Amino acid sequence: MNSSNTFGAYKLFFATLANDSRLTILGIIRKEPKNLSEICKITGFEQSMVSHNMKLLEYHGMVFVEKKGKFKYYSLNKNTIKPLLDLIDQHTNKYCCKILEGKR
Amino acid sequence: MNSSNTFGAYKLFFATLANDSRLTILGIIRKEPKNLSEICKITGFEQSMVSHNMKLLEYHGMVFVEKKGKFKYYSLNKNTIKPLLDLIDQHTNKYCCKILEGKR
DNA sequence: TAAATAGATGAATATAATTTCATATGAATA
DNA sequence: TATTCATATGAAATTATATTCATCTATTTA
Repeated sequence: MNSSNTFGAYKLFFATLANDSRLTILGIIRKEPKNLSEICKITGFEQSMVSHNMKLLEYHGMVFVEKKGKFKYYSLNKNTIKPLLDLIDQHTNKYCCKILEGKR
Repeated sequence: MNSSNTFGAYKLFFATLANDSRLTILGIIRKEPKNLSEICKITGFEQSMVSHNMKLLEYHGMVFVEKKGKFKYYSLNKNTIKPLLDLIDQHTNKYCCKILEGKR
């Protein structure tokens, strides 16, 4: 990860969200916090993969963590991620009709 | 590019912005439209690289194009990209103090 | 219409991100 | 305290993305 240029923060931000697994996970903890094992069970994702990904999401402030004993509960950062997704929904509806109609 | 899942549109959206060259280009056309050669000159980027990237940006509705003779002028989609960058600035300030302080 | 300039394209290469695997650590409880 | 469950970690393998290179087409103008 290159963070040495002007847009480094943006780049890291977007890169963190440009991943299906992480987006799926964000979708799951959108309603209520879940711990790592729960996320694995729900998604079918492998444990260490989820762990790696949660670290990234946490590092970039997209999720918050609360440790309860041996469990770690993750919750969505609703302050920015929620409005962000809304904004993109808008954009997608207006400008990206082509997107998702098929492969490029 | 996998667009077959629920988050496909998000994924593509973020992936398009998760690139230093493209972010640099967006920064340049933020103020006023520029054609491809101008973008190359200003950035020092190679012509075909810029061409490939502009195609992506256009395809995802992040820039608009106007053809004038043999030139193609690109302008920023200020409807969504501008507020989006603002939102992320906010997020970055609040939650991502760690980001950009060094390598991970 | 030939030369020059702007941009496009596809395949090859280079680079980077993601996932998996094996294993480690830490907390809880039988 | 031995075992079990939750999570972490690093390196290897995989997969995805970006960039370059050579070449092509389109438009303008001498």
